Amino acid sequence: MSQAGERHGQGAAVEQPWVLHVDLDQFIAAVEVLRRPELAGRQVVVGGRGDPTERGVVSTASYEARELGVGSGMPLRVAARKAPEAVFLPVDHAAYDAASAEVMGTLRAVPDVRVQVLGWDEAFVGAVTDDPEALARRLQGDVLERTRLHCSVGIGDTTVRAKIATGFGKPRGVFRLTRENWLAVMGDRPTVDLWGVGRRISARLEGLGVRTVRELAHVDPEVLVGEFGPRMGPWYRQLGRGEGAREVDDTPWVARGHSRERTYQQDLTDPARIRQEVRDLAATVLDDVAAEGRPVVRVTLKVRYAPFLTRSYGRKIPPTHDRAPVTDAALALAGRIEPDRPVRLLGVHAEMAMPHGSRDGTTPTRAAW
DNA sequence: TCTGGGGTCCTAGGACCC
DNA sequence: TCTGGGGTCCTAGGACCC
Repeated sequence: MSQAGERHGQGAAVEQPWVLHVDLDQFIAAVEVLRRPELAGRQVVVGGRGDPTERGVVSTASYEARELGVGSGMPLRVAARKAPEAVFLPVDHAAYDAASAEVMGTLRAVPDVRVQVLGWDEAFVGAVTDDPEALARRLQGDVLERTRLHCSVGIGDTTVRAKIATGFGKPRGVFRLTRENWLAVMGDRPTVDLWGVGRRISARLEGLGVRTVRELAHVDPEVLVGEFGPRMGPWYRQLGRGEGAREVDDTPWVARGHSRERTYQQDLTDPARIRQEVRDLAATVLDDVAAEGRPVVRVTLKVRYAPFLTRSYGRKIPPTHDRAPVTDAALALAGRIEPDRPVRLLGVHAEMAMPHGSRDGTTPTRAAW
């Protein structure tokens, strides 16, 4: 039996560290179906306020709706055209927060694992085991039993490979992706299939003659540095090879900042109204910030002018725990909004000082995903 | 296709200083 | 005086993810 055969076969399994990536299947839609069983098997689209005639996009579509071409990020109006029979529901953050907390609690209850939460519906689970598939099935079983939600699990020797493996396991499956089968599975695929490579980067890569994952894995690093800079260049090459963190980082998350933004159903033109909206957004952001107990050091105002031109205006401020300087800064920035230009979206972002000893951007944190 | 909201991180360029 | 080079800080924008 070959070396790879031994590793993937029945025998000769040894204990070693593994990264498992747990990803809930159609999480948001599934949560909605759980509390409205009559929706099971139907086309369900969750997004915005649930009104497909409004400005808004799809958060999640059930598999039934996906078959008609409805997908995340699609404008609700377009989704309604593709799936006229679908049930449209508003996004209910509180419900997903609660379901997510149950899922993550279930994962953390498994002995001898580390859990790194990546979002509402996914997490890395790190463990030392001689049978990662068995652990994956156990995680799936525990989550299903406790939450009635199905998930898929990717198994990898790095976080990057585990994350990408999950897609091959969906729905409700398990898939293993390691150094041994990485290029066999991913080599001929386009770079956009990689986690962290989107439309824009894959287009720029194509401009360099790099179309597939295999080509990215073997491209001259200097070429990538020239195109993407000293950090991102090497990072993309690593991605092409499936390399990345081998450990799950379960240190508690520390938010860098908080923001609130809102797209208006009708563009704003009244300066007084705009100022009031900025005030309101700043107030909500400050509520989130207050819960952290850290000072605000920078305030940014985001403005999307009609039809869709986005600008941001920011300023550093002396570190403060008070609300007034933050609100004042936001209002001062609002003074830079171009008059007589209809405003489609406003957003306020507050950046906080990082606690001493925490990551400050000098470490390549992307590699730790 | 008429394009949300909440995040993170990186890069480029200008200002300023020595 | 027609003109350097490096470092740091700040700002705006871009890209990506869920």
